[in-house]
Amino acid sequence: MARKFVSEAVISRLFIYLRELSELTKVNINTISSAELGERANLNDALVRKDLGYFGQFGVSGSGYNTRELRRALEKILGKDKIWNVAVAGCGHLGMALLAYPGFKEHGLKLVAAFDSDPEKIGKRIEGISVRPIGQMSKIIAGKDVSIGIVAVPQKAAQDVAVKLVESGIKCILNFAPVSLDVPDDVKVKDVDLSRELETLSYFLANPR
Amino acid sequence: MARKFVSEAVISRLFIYLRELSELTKVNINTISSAELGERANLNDALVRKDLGYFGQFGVSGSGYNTRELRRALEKILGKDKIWNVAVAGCGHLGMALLAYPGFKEHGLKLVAAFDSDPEKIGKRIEGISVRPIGQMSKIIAGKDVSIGIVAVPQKAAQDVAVKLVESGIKCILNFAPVSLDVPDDVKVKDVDLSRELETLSYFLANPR
DNA sequence: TGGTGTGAATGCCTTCACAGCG
DNA sequence: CGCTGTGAAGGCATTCACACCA
Repeated sequence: MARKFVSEAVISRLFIYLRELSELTKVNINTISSAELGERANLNDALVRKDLGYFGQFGVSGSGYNTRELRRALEKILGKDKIWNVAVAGCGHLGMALLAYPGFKEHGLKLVAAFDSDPEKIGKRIEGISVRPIGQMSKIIAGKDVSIGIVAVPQKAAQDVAVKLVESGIKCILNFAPVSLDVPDDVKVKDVDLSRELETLSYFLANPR
Repeated sequence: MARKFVSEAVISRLFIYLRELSELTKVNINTISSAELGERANLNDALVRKDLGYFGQFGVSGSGYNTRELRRALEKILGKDKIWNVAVAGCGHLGMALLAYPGFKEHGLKLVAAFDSDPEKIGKRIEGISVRPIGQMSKIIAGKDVSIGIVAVPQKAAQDVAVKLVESGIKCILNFAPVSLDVPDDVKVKDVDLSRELETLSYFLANPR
């Protein structure tokens, strides 16, 4: 599995394949060709083979891929065979929405801590997790083996919170604040910029067709 | 302004330029070169010129771009000189977070209607807007000149809601449900797939570096 | 001279096409 | 024979490089 650089686009397609494979194994289909898998995912068959090729040789000439084997392999590659602990910084409307989001559990993520700076909110229980002061974040996180930090605080506070998350040893941040966070190279930040999405929409309205 | 196909990447960079230009005009800087603008945006100078070139010739050889003029031009191109009405379908945690999101106003978007199927929620007022039954959506939207519909309902209900939005004449949908909506070609759908983002994160955890 | 506008070069990603294997 | 794995071709976006303009 000596592998070269794999682009993010490839990874996100692997998740699509995995979703299809899960369905296939559910209905006891044991084998699938790249062409069929591609059709289900709306992707070119060669692309399917190339994507999988980055991680190994899973196919059998003349028959295709074993759905169960490939599914297991992808789950491993994609980290779906583990559960990752998550902490949320910021319990405003967005933070609350995230805490209540059922998708976390479905994707192998477990919310274990929530933080806010507002004394009004501290101590409250949300979805079984009690809100703690953001100043104690590092200490609390350190004892809980947290892998992912979510930044759901206002823009101004975002960089400070990011620094604290990094100090706590977190290597993976999902950032909802519309700023590009300045973090060390070994920390992966994934931005979800709602502003940008909204803005792009207004372009399409102003320039129909 | 006879223009060829402009990719979404270009559009999203135009918004970055616009942001910078707004700051520049605020501090009374009247002229900027593509190199300086590029530096502020972390982009190559030639790329800045190419992007602008899709929409006209705004620059002056030897001196650069007039910040005020360029800002006005971009605002027009990007639809920022207008206000667009928005309706939200689904008033769960996510819908509520959206209703409370200050970024809407900042981006020239105005929330004018909210819908839910839960009788418990109907009639409640959220951020000055009262929640209406989702069955009446078409009728209510029709009278309000709504340009953007936001889908913030569970996956299962998403396609139905999308159909209703389209029936109401909406041409622009921001979709938070993890399904690809099936809509006519003249309707623009922008997907925000939180599941995908979360999944990608778990890949980075499973494959550090 | 300083900086635009743009054809040519580069680089990345996707698709084509086919040798080779079961 | 069907289908994989992969080198080669194609397409698209970015960067380079420079003719031309104020």
